[in-house]
Amino acid sequence: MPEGHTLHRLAGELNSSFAGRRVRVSSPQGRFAASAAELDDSTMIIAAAHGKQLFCDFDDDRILHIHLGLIGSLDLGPPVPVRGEVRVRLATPSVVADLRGPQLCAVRTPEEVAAVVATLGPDPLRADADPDLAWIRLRRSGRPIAALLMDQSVLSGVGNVYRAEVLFRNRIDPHRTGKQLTRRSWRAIWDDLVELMPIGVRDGRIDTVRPEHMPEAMGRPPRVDDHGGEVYVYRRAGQSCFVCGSRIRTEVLAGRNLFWCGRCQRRG
DNA sequence: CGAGCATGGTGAC
DNA sequence: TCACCCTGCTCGA
Repeated sequence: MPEGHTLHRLAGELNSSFAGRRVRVSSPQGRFAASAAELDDSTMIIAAAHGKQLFCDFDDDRILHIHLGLIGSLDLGPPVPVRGEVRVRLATPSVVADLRGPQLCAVRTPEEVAAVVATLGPDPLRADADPDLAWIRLRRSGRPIAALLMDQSVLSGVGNVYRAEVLFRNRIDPHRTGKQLTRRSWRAIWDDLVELMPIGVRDGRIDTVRPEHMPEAMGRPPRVDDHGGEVYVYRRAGQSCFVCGSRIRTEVLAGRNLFWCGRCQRRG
């Protein structure tokens, strides 16, 4: 589930339900028991995301730092009995938030959080982001753009779905290197992410298909896939490109499954 | 029931 | 580049 949009959405949900309130903190699974006891019954000030990192500020300068990783989840809802491996449960009388399978969950100091944030590239979902910081890294790199987009120290928040989709939408071959990218192309990618990712935050899913290519407009059936919205190439290997009809290709790049259209997306 | 898979990342070689 | 970590779900024996 978790690319940057998921974490920003969760930060908003946490703020609605917990900010300014006393929070019960527990670790039903036990692996976070000591830290949970330390935070229990204190006040959550505010939650915020930076890229895929989620930070919940509690009083006394204690910050709960969460990274969901590939399989982690944080589910908010009405109080229900604990089910499965719940690493951390945040609770008020009316709401619980259950954290399962996070890659990282720890209590940090403000200095430690600042150090983490300092390692991250600009986040398209943050108003304070400066795309030129990413461009400085990109422009001299011999690595493929599909790898650079996933590198959280270059820019933060983009994952495997957004990298594939933003490259398709901008007709850029994933193998083009940073050096082969023009500043103009980079700005097009960035501006597109700034447009797309807030939609993901709003809807809680990734939709990237433009109106003229939507199923209704094209006379094609809606995408049958339970894990996402309407996308052009992600997990569509072997199927027809919605724009040109050629077969969507796939390969492993930077350790992850990459999808692209060899005809629509150009090398140079 | 086990194997394989997943929108991520780390550490060892 | 690879093994491995975290959890839950699906699929095939």
